[in-house]
Amino acid sequence: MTTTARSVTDQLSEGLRTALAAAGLPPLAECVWEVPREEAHGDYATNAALVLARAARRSPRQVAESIVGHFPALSAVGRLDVAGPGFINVTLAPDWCRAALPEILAAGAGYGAGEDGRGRRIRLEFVSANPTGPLVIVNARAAAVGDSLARLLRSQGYGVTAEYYVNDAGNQFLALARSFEARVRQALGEDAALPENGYPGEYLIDLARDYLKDHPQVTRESLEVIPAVDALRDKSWLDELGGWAVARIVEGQKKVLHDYGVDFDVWSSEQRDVRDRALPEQVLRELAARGLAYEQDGALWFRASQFGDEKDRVLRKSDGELTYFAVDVAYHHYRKFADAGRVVNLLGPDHHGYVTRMRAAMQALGHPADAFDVLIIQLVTLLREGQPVRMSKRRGEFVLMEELIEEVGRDAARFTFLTRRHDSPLEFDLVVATRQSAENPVYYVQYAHARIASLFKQAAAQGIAVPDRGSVDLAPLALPEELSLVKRLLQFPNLVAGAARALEPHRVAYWLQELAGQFHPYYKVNRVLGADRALTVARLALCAAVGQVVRNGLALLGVSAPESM
RNA sequence: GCGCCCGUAGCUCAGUCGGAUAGAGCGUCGGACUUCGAAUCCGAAGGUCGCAGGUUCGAUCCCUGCCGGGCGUACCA
Repeated sequence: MTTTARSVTDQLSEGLRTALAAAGLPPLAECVWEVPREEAHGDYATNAALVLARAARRSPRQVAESIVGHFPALSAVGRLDVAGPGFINVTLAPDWCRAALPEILAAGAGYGAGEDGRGRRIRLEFVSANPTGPLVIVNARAAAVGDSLARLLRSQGYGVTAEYYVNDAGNQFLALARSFEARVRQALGEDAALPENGYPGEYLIDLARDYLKDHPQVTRESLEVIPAVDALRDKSWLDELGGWAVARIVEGQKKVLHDYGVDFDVWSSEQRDVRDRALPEQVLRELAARGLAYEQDGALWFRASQFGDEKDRVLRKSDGELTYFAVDVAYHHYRKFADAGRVVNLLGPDHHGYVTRMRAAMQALGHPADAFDVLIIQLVTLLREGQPVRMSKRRGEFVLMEELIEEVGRDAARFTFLTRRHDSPLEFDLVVATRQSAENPVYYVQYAHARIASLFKQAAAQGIAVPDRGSVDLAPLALPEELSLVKRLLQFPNLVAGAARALEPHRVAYWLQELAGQFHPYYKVNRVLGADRALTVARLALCAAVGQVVRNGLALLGVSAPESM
């Protein structure tokens, strides 16, 4: 891994600690280095003096002067200034910055990787839509965020299990099975009505036709022996029907996600992986053994209120059925935490009331509070020309994820979702996104990459060989824009590490726009392939590094980096 | 009623752990292609950071109240 590039702030922090000790100032719990908004304020700034002023009983500026006076000489540091109320501004040494360029090129696809997660495992569940129909827009958002998170975390050394959990049991499954049965009967010419709370989507009609094609033995006559009343009929009939429908629907979901660039490590099943293994019963006993479950009104309750929830929660209903909560607790405890020390779930906003009780249960079972995280993926409001598109699974009206991919494209869709915080609701205008596709931010970033790729083709065509990166003389990179581009590239590892730590992939998307926004004007004004061979080679090295970082950043978002567009 | 999230430019959204003169894209207006890709670039206009207090060297950020929007508040999943 690179030595200079990765550790700019590490080096500065070390220098700061040394300076504090030498100046007889109290140590800092944490050294904070931020990139100032104003370029005139240097490349990195710390508020250390402002923080320490009170304890030191001196003015912030005096403290800052003292720190600067004792700051060790570092090759990375060009200048130290005390500014404003007592900030210490660091300007990096140009030679040191330029020297980082070959290191970025040498690191290649690994530039931006980190070690934060080394030896740690994370179980990351996302999308997990009910297997009652095709995926829709909000699932595309969750898929973009979840998949990017997985990539980010892996880049920092975490072992990530990306999981899709299929709720193929319980009430929704029954509703689907009954709806499907009605569609099958209709396909056979029966006058069967959809059940109440059924799923009216047209996809079940098509699916019913397919089912009959695969099962010629199922006829109107063969169904006559099956009673219409649930209680009287063999449960296995509905299980068989529902199971078949779920398998087909899940298959379809898997395909759409794959086309979107999202592939899961694990497709788990509520029925197969939890219920069939009797894990819920086991966790009920476990909770009872810990004195955290009790019977009341014929139901079994979990003492959630002992762990910060506002009330106790039902695990087993008085009719003997398990709640969804009980099944989920069992699954998290016995399966997810067996695989990883940390569990992160991406859920819809309708589940935010669920988070507290789930965390309560995890704590009750001995998992640390911070080992369990839920990210709420907010809703997507879909518009066409500013008009809301009604989406209702109930009524069978919605815009499908595959329609979104078809209409705006996979890269544009993913990038758009990743330029918003995941917990902020977003409006997505299909028409506008399509019409403005050429001005979409994703193309701005991709274009930078394509331009650089094209530049190297051009260079090759002119017979300009790019010399070995170790031997490139970078001194010709003397323009302020060039130095400032290199400095931005140096921010990348810190940025990626921060985005991974905060579970916020949108930071990467924004940063890439800023990088492209710095590259395009530079490239427009300054010619790379020119008469001055030394300058040409140095600039080629710079462009190669920019291209590499754009590629690495887009890879973290799951967005392609095209050679041409 | 109680709890959580959200109110930032005309629109869609960033703003890191409380930092310096609050940003970007789109849209609007005005410019730039004989040269490595104009999916680009240069410039302009655009703000009571919902409102009112508080905390402190400093608040878009933290605290309290209010206004406005969304969601939750099941022996549903």
